[in-house]
Order: sequence, then structure tokens, then C-alpha cells
Amino acid sequence: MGSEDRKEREKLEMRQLIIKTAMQLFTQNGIENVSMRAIAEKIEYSPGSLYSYFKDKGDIIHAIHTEGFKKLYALQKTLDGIGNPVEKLAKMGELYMKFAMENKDYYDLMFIAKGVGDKIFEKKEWDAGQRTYDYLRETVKDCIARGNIINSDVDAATFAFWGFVHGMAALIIRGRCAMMPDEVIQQTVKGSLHFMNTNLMSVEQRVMSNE
Amino acid sequence: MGSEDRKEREKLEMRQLIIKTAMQLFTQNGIENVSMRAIAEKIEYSPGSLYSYFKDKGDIIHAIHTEGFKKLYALQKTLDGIGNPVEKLAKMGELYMKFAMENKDYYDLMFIAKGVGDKIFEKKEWDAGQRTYDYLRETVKDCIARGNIINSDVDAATFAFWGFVHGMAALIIRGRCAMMPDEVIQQTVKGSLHFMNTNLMSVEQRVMSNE
DNA sequence: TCAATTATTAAACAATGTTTAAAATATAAA
DNA sequence: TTTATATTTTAAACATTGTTTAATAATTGA
Repeated sequence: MGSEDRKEREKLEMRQLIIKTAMQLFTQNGIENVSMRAIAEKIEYSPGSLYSYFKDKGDIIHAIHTEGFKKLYALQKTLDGIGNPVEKLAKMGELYMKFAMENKDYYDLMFIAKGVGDKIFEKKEWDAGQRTYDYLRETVKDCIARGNIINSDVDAATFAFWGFVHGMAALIIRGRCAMMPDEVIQQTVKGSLHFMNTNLMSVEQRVMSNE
Repeated sequence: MGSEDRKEREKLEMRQLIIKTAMQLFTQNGIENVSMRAIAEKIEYSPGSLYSYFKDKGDIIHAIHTEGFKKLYALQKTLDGIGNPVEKLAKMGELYMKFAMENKDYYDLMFIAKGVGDKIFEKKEWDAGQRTYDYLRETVKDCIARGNIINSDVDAATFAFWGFVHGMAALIIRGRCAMMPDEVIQQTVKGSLHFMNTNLMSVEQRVMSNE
């Protein structure tokens, strides 16, 4: 009778194995070049078996998607200790870009890929994304409260920041900067982050934050 | 003997017809829900025929892609008359977002879709994209020259602006703002554009550009 | 051990992009 | 016009995709 626990555990382990394998193949061959058959073959099961653990391919992708958001949020939480919201905002931008550049496949799934976006809002799992956004929003709010960002609506400013970093990440990941060599891209991103973080703040702050 | 001209003309017309039909179906059913068979059926040809006019599906997409860039550049040129680079930059941002929102399928192909990005840089056709970018860059350069954007590298600032607008567009088009109603999104974009255009400029300009 | 539930599989299905060899058509020369 | 040549167009097939189904194997509880 107590084997139900074990069974459930095994089912979960199998799910984990599938997710892990899928992610491996994704990063190896690109997300759309991975078939259900390929995943099945790698774990030495038949293709049909995958459908006992996931409703369809989108469901696997969605699981990876959720994992990615957990990763990002965990990273974001490392900024908790920073008191100055301006500094926090700057670091958050760098961290976000670092995450995107070092986990291009995760990032692609989370913020760019099609067919995922629609599914997100069905479940409560969007929470992970919402938390990430709220974290940014709170920081922007603090900046405004302290007068470091002036004359602005919180939501407009937050979306602007998000758009800015996402835009850079998306352009790079989807190969729209391929005319530049990698090192130039990296340098430019760094410069752009610096540009935003110094020039968007009010003058007093701008002077203060000159390292 | 003089029928060669006509033949070539007909071939071009056929290409145009295919492109037009493909674009119609793309906007109607979403880019990835359009098969070669569907395109062929709509123009009442067999699927195989398409391959006499285009190397493969990617080639059709690429043709549409190029068309999109021409459209965008034509739009951009309407800003030629604006002397003040700050105002020009502001209008360019609005125009870019307007184009993206009103031509989501074009925009997707041009700046987001996968499999297109790689092909762009093969041919000289990237010129269309480059021109668009250079136009932005020149405007940013002028802003810096006039002291309206301070303390900044041209390329970093240009990329920041591009990233900013592209980020907003990409997030919306790929359904990452689906938790907000459409009208809220529009309002926020407007606010974000305003936020950037007022707060990124140096104080003197900021006061002057208060309409 | 035996019945019942569950997991797994092989096979098939429909749809995709693409290729190929044959048929239809158009062209140029006789 | 007739004939030979080149070009379009097509039907059919191929390989690959995600997914479903009905049968098989394995596991479970009694």
C-alpha cells in the first residue's frame, strides 16, 4: 500500500529526467531541432512514453520555462542586501543581461519563443514571472520615491527598463547583432547599461554614482 | 526572340504573387501556421511549383523580410525634415513602435523570428537594415554633438535606444504582456517613450522640450 | 497465484518541407 | 505547320515531424 509514494516519486524522477534531457538537447542542437523522438531515444524509451508524463511537447517546454524563472528569481534575490535602489537597479540590469547571455536557451523560452507565451497565463505558474517583474517595479518605485528618477509614472518607467534590457538580449539571442563580433557586442552592452544607469538618474545622483 | 523580357517579367510577377499571398496567409493565420501547400493552393498551383520561384520556404520569408525593411526605411525618411535631433529621436521612437504595432508580422520576421537572422548577412540585402540603423545612429550622434545626450559613446547610446524600443515591441508581439489589456499596454508604451525621451536628455534640453 | 491496474511499446495517422521523374506547355527553327 | 528543344507544372513519393491507439509487458494488491 505504501508503494504509492514511491510510484509518485518515480513519476517525478522520470519527469525530471525528461526535462533534463530535453534541456540538454535544446542547448546542444537549438530548441526547434529537437524532436520528441530524439528525447525519447536519449532516455531509451519509446516516443509514446513521453506522453505519459507530459501532455505534449509544449508541456515539456513549459516545464523548462518554469525552471528558468525560478533560476532568474533566485539570482535576483541575491540583490536583497543592496540598500541604495539606484545601485540595485544598475546591478539588476547587469544581472539580467548576464543571465540572458549565459542561459540563452532558457531566456529564449522564457521571453521570446512563440507558443509558450499563450500558455503562461493559464496556470498560477506565471507567479514566478510576476515576482520577477514586481521586484524590478519595487526598485524603480524606490528610485522615484528618493527623487533619483524624476517626473515619471512607475509602470512606464519599469516597462521602459525591462524593455531596454530585454531588447538588447533578444536582438543578440536572435542573431540581429551578428554583424558585430562577440566581444564588440559585449562591450556595447556594457556601455549601454552604463549609459542608461547614469543618464536616467537625476543630476545629483549622477554625480554621486560616478565611481 | 524578344520574348525573353516578357518571360522574365512573368517570372517576377509570379514571385510577387507568391510573396503577396504568403504575406496574406501569414497575417491571417500566423507565420508558422502557413504551409507551402496552403500558399500553393491559394494561388491554384501545385506545391512543387513554388520551388521554381523560390529555393525554399526560408527564401519566401526572406523576400518578405526585405520588403519589410524597405517599408520601415521609407517611414523613417519622413523624418528628414525635422532639424532638432532630440525631437527627431523622439519621433523616431514613436514611429518605430507604430510600425511594429501595426505590422506585427513584418516586425516579427524582421527582428524576432528565428532562421531568418542567419540568412540576412549573406547577401548585400542587409543594407536595408543597416541604413535604418545608421539613420538612428546619426540622430543620436547629433544629440550628443549638441550636448543633449551627455557623457556617452555613440554606439552604446544607439544600441540602448534600439534595444529599448525593440524590447517593448518584442515583449508585446511575443505575448509577454498578455496579462495587461491592450489599451493599458498602449498607454504604458506611450509613457515609456515619454519617460526615455525626457529623462535621457540633459536638463537644459529637458526643460526646452516640455511641450 | 491471479485479477486489475499501470507503463510501455510498435504501428499508424495526419501534416510538414522538399525532391524527382513524368507530363504538359511554350518556344525556336525547319 | 511541323518538329525538336527547352521550360513549367504537376502528381507522387520521401523523410521527418507531433500525436494517437490498440496491443503488450510489467507491476501491483489481494
